[in-house]
Amino acid sequence: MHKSLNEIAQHLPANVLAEDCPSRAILQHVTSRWGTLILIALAPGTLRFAELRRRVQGISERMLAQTLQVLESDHLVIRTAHEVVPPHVDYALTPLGAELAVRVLSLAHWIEENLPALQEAQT
Amino acid sequence: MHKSLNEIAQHLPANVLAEDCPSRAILQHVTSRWGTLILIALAPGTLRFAELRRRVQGISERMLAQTLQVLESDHLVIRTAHEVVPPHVDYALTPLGAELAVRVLSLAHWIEENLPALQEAQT
DNA sequence: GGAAGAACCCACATTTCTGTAAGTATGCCG
DNA sequence: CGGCATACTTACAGAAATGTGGGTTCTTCC
Repeated sequence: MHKSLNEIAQHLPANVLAEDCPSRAILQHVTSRWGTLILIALAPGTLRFAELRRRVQGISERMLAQTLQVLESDHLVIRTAHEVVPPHVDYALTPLGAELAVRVLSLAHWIEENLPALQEAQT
Repeated sequence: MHKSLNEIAQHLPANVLAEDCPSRAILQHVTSRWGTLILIALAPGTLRFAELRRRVQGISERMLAQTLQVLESDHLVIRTAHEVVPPHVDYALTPLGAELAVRVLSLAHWIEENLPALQEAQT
């Protein structure tokens, strides 16, 4: 019996340089303007919505809520709502998210440390 | 004598979570839709414009040229134009860019390898 | 009684990003 | 002479991302 295209695709290595590889979409989420910063802010531990908003300076409520939903759907962040009034919602990295965050932090820290070299005299 | 705000800022550690820290702008460049992919494509070595365009599937000439200029201004990529006709231009990572690319690749590879877990049954 | 607080959602306006199509220069090839 | 090739640039247009302001719910504090 022949294998379906899907079955074959399953075993092909993912490649972000390929236009239609699903990995590219996730890379996009992670490297989105606010996605990266949210991952970084959550790295040290669980935070509530308002606190997260304060850490990720400059983000609007709308973007925070929206980006969190995307990260949640990628299984990188977990949302825990406590049914009380006023609302109390916690956001944390999943184990998967934590692994990713390590890479993101490494990237961000490198930039922070090499900032002087990066912004040297632009002609 | 008192220190100017600038002098003080110079010694403050860079922080991407701070709204006006220049490191955030660079992070933005690197994590931009095409910036990341270009860095990845250049990691194995020097490429010409057209070849780069073929590797980064889906990018338009416009975006490739534009993004390359940004990365060049951040000292992450070097452009070498050979004055011949037809034009011949090479793009390569700078030593700085190569260091960054390591981090970017680590991020991308992790996503590629964990793709199955990331896209598991979305409710 | 009125205000404040939490974590949102929604409509609307605007800014920013991205793509498409066309144009530029110049020498070689047929 | 006409066309091709390379690496762009520019104008224009449509799509996508982002911000703003207002509303919601229920309870505690003054």
